[in-house]
Amino acid sequence: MPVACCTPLAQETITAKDAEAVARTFKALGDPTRLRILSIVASHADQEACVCDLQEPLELSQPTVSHHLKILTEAGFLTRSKRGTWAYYALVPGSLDSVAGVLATV
Amino acid sequence: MPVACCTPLAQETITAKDAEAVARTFKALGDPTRLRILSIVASHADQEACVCDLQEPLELSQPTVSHHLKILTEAGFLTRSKRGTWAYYALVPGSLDSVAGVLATV
DNA sequence: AACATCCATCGAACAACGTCAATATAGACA
DNA sequence: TGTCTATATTGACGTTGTTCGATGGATGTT
Repeated sequence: MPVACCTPLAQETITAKDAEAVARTFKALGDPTRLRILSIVASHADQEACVCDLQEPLELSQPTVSHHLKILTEAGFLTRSKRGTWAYYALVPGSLDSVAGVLATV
Repeated sequence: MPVACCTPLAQETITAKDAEAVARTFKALGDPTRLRILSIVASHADQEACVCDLQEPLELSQPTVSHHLKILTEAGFLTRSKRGTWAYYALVPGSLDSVAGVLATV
């Protein structure tokens, strides 16, 4: 029989449902292209960039860039505002900082 | 012809190589099972748990649990120490907090 | 030595993801 | 209306990731 294993829990653990939600946030940040997109947007003077600003430095096709922008927007890191034919994506203020707070729930 | 697009950059952006490294860290956190593992380990009194502590609450096969533990260990969030036939995984102190610092590089 | 337990690794099935070409949509302008 | 530009969506393909059963290695027990 076992000598000692399975020590008891001292705190509550995250629920499976909450883990899913948090994982979605980190999954959005778990791709190098998307991190570069956030970096490029953040590096612009007004923290805003259009798709054409991104396509060249990333060296990716336009549909691929749009795909990543959609994921980052749905994850709450970017907002989209269309002006004329251009779509401008801007950083959501504090969204990156709040990731640190999310980790506290784990 | 375009009226105004492609605004200039005000800061340096992350390099493709750095983005790859940071993405690996977030990818490790981008799975609900791995977040739950970190939560369970952190909830133990000594922030340490063996594989048998995890298998039951996660309701996953033992090889799958070992697989996730390996990913979290390689990402620097857990350490492995074997005592007897048991393998104990412990949180690396500060590793979760340092994630916030990594975001500052973006 | 023989056996049992705990864990890691291997191999395969299936799902999820990143990427692109092709197409569709929306707005600006003539 | 028609055309051109910028962006989004669709469909397909190859890659990667998650999961499991089967197997193997290491340790403790009899």
